[in-house]
Amino acid sequence: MKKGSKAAEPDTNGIPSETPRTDARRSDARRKYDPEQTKRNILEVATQEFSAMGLTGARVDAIAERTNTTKRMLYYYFGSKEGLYQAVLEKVYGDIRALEQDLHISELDPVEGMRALVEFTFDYHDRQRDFVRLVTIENIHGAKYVEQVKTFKGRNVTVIHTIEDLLARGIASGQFRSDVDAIDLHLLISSLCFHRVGNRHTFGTAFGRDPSHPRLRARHRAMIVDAVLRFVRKEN
Amino acid sequence: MKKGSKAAEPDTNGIPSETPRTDARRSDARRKYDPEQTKRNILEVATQEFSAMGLTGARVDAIAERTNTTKRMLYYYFGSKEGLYQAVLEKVYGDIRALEQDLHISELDPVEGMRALVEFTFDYHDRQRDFVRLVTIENIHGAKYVEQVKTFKGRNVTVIHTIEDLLARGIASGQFRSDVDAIDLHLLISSLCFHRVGNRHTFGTAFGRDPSHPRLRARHRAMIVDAVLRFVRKEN
Amino acid sequence: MKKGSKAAEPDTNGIPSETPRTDARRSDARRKYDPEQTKRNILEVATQEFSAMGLTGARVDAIAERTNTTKRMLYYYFGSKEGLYQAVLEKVYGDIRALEQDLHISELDPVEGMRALVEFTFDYHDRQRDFVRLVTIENIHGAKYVEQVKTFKGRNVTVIHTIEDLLARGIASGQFRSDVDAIDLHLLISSLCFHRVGNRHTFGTAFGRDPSHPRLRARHRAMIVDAVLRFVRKEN
Amino acid sequence: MKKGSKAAEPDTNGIPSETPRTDARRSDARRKYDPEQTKRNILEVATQEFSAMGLTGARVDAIAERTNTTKRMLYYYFGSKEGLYQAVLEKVYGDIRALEQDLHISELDPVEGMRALVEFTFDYHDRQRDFVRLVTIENIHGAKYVEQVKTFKGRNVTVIHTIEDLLARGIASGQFRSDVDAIDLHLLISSLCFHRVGNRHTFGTAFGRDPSHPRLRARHRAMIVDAVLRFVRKEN
DNA sequence: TATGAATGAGTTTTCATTCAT
DNA sequence: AATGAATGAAAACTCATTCAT
Repeated sequence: MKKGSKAAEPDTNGIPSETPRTDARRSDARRKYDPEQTKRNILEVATQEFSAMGLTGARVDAIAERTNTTKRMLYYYFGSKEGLYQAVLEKVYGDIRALEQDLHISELDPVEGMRALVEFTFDYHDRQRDFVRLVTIENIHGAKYVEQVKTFKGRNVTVIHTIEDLLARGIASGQFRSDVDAIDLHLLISSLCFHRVGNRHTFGTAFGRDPSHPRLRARHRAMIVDAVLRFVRKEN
Repeated sequence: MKKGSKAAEPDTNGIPSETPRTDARRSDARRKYDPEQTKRNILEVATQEFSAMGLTGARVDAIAERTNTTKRMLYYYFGSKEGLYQAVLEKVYGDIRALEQDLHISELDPVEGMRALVEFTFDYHDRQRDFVRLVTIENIHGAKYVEQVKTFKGRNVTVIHTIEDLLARGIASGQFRSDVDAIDLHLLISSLCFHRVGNRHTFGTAFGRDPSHPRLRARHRAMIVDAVLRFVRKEN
Repeated sequence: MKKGSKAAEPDTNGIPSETPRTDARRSDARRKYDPEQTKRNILEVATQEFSAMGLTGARVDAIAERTNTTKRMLYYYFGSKEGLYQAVLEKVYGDIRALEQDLHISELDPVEGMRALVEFTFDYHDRQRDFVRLVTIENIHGAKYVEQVKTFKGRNVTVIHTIEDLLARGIASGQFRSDVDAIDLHLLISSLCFHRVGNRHTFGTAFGRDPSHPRLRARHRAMIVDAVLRFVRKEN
Repeated sequence: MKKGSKAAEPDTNGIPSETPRTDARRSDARRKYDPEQTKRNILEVATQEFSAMGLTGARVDAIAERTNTTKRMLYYYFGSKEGLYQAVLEKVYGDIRALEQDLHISELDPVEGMRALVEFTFDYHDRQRDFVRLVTIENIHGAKYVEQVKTFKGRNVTVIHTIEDLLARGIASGQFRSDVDAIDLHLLISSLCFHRVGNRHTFGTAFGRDPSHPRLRARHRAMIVDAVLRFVRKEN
């Protein structure tokens, strides 16, 4: 057995990362064997380990140790280290989806909507370091695991639609310039929000500034919103 | 997985390793004992392997195999896998320094200088993928190796000085706004230039666009210059 | 590399290596190449390293590093690690010989002679830790190297002769009992003098007493002399 | 040198390893999964290898080879070569403890008790060569491993108590002199019993006498008892 | 469903020794 | 006589994975 992709079960789509005690089977609190709980526990630990150490750097033993179960269960449920890694990717991308629903950007004025989008993107990256690190790690591996994550492409399409809508409405209202490509803009926003999180260690070492310090974070947030708005705004 | 040692280039993407074939063994090309050449050769190969596979993913054997010497020499000169990795970081950061000297930005008009700086930064990241990957890898390891690289901090100071000079002159000439922090601006520029290279795999997977395609590259380049100039320019 | 200089002196305990700086090339102080001096230097360093680390524990590189010459010379003069080890044994046993000549025990009264012998033996072991350790190390290797040391057997014969003479004179004078075997007595004396030096680390750990502390040393010295004299004396 | 793995017993001298064949797998002799048995097996083999070759001289592969399991298990249970070595020390010191309990010296007359103690000590060292060698080896390493063995200090305290009790009773009965320190006496006894075993190879080489020959052993035993009793006895 | 023991195939590192200059 | 570079063989240690219970 190598892949174990059949084992990488349709995971808990829609359950946020913090999944503290989503104790859905509240009927019997003392059940001895709870597969779902076991799996969730493994995934949680694995997310930390993979995002902290990378795919190659992560140790199956280390994950198992911090789990409530044993290494064997890890293989039982996820088939292999790679299978587990993929399940983690799947979970992490699923987590984002849930949050995005709450934005209702389409109801906002284009400029305000753009601001809201950037701020959301900023906040999301700022908080979800595991996500940022896992994307980084994926890129080191040529994105070959994320390709198999079903929720991946869908999510990105959604974002582009949101941006396209914003741009269209902004152009229509005369607030935005008309020569901006939605995907390029998404890349621009992502760049600004991603880099300061993903590369905060080298940044910190280079300049003696920790980008996650509250004061710096606030300033960066404002700067990025500012930069994006200046970029899309129609000059008069 | 069973990567084996043959691989090591999941990310070269057609473009050959940028490491210049520093063919400095001027005098006699076939000298058997040439420590400098030996070290250079090891470093060259190691740069590729580490940037392609990460620190943990890289295999000492794989490096040695593609070298003109044996694994033993690797330890003879660099002490350990980590020592070699660090030497690679040192070299890579050193390489940038050299290039930066040729810019003479201080002689240009602020706007043109800023444009030149951004274009240089863009081109550098676009070409030096090994550098980008190694920075990414360093961040996965919390920047703990780069911290020990002496040339590291110095280099960054230089960039900041350049930016400060540009900003000061731009403010003086009334072209730039006066509320921009040099380090923040550097972060902004870096973000834009770094992200599309470092995360091009997930980007490609998500949107079916390869950011390193010539046409896209040119557009990104123009966009980034545009974004930065809009950001620093004084609104009138 | 990496090993560096931390090694090879876990046991010097403040007392400097006893190897006398036999600086015998007094003829020409500035000769560039002085084989004898080089050899002596290597031997000195090797004595420390071997006695500190054992035959297997000693590192050829470590010896070479602390030498004025290079590793190559070590092989040039001594052929191999084992050859060097044997040369060290030879030197150390040679050193003893010289000292023993000064005792003139045969001129002393039997009891005083015995006391002098024991005290000499005690002092010698107490000071010549390298010697004690090397004997210990030899025993771990089944004494197979010392067997080839020419000076070895000779030295022991001398000691036995001394003891036989003492015993004979003591018996004749009615001071010593007549049923003591010289070799056995030598073993007894050696045991008492050797053990507290050779095993002082475990002793120190076990009882929190360092047997090389001056006060303890003096008491041990007296005790051992006492024990030996009580053992050989004729009871009346 | 090239010792390889076949050797590992240059010092057994005819006498089989004293490690008792603790055949404790009572119930089922062929159980495949028996961690205790596995550990015991590894420890047994390791004791021989370490005592025969020293810590640095011992080869993990050599140990594994003579084991019923693989090298991997050795690391599974003992973590490292040093960890295994330490476990061996622990076991060996533990073994002594057990035996010492059977003596009941406190029930004997002081002189007889002293004789019994010396004879026990003699016999123990004479038989437990592995123990003697391991102590020797520990001293080469500055006792730094035994320091971490919990059972170590305790054991020594017990011996001292026994001796103190003997001395006190002997003084009270007028049989022993009153100026003997218990720890010093222990050192004296140990010296006599340890040296002829630990250094028997150099002794044999020097004098052509093997101290472990039955006849010589008996004579040594008597001599040592005699020497100790003469030392502690009150002169009248 | 769950578990601790077991493992083979790597992977890094070390070491005594020799070579070219 | 002297040197620094080079090396093959072996040694310690690690890892993802599977087995027996």
